[in-house]
Amino acid sequence: MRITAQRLEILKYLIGNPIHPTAEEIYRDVKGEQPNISRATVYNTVNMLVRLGEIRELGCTSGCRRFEPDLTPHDHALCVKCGRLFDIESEGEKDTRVMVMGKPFEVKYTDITYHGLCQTCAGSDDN
Amino acid sequence: MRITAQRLEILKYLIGNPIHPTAEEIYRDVKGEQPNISRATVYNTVNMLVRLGEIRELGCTSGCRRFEPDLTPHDHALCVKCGRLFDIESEGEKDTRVMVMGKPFEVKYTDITYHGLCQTCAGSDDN
DNA sequence: GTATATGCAAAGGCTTTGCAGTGAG
DNA sequence: CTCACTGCAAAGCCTTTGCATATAC
Repeated sequence: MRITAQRLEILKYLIGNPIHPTAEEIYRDVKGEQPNISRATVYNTVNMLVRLGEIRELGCTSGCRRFEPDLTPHDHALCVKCGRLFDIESEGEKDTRVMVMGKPFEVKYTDITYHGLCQTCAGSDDN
Repeated sequence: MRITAQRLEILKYLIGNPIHPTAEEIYRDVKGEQPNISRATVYNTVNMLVRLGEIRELGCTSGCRRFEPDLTPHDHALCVKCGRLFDIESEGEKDTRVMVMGKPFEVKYTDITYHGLCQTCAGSDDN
């Protein structure tokens, strides 16, 4: 496992990035620093980071993958209109012992996503 | 909006189906009853059902779409090893007022998914 | 009878793969 | 020097679209 300029740029881009970028967004934005970078490298890198547990892949209904570099416990709010995905603080405790068909399920992490309208979209008139 | 044999079969297949089928699974299984059905019809139908609010599309990290016909409040448990997605009963109340960057977010529904290992996979030896 | 739905095939995204060339250790 | 990584292009999924035919109402 080598540290290369491309991998460093992708990591730098992900760390502290609150927008949960898609692979395409990573590609587009990292291209500014690494003009010759290819999509294959982006995909190789994010797949590796997911496998290593350094970032998480988010469930997504928009046909592309979104990545979450912030592994501290927090929830998400997805605006169903504009598609933006916001980080929000967790409230309360999360169950770590849940039952599936009467048998214990070993929870690794809990994903809570609120689907709805953000302030901007709720205020617009074409709902 | 017409009731056609194809749409009826797709609905019959979805209703009471606990496996959260993908579009491809719907296509494959409904083909038994409607051998000439096309993928286009399956996609047209599920997209229409989602638009009408009769079924829900689930966030999914596996590159294909999964559909949820059961709109009663419940949570999910996703086995990260075998990929099966189980329905589980909701426990406790869900927040309906959350804040995004200090502003209220209008929650339509809350998606809680526990990621982890099901009993079967937790018990197998190749973890 | 007419507008809508179907089925087929082609096209369009997103992602992965194969492979030769490159570069880090 | 060697093996892993890169970049390109091609191929692979999944999904959507265009269009002629079929069919529900």
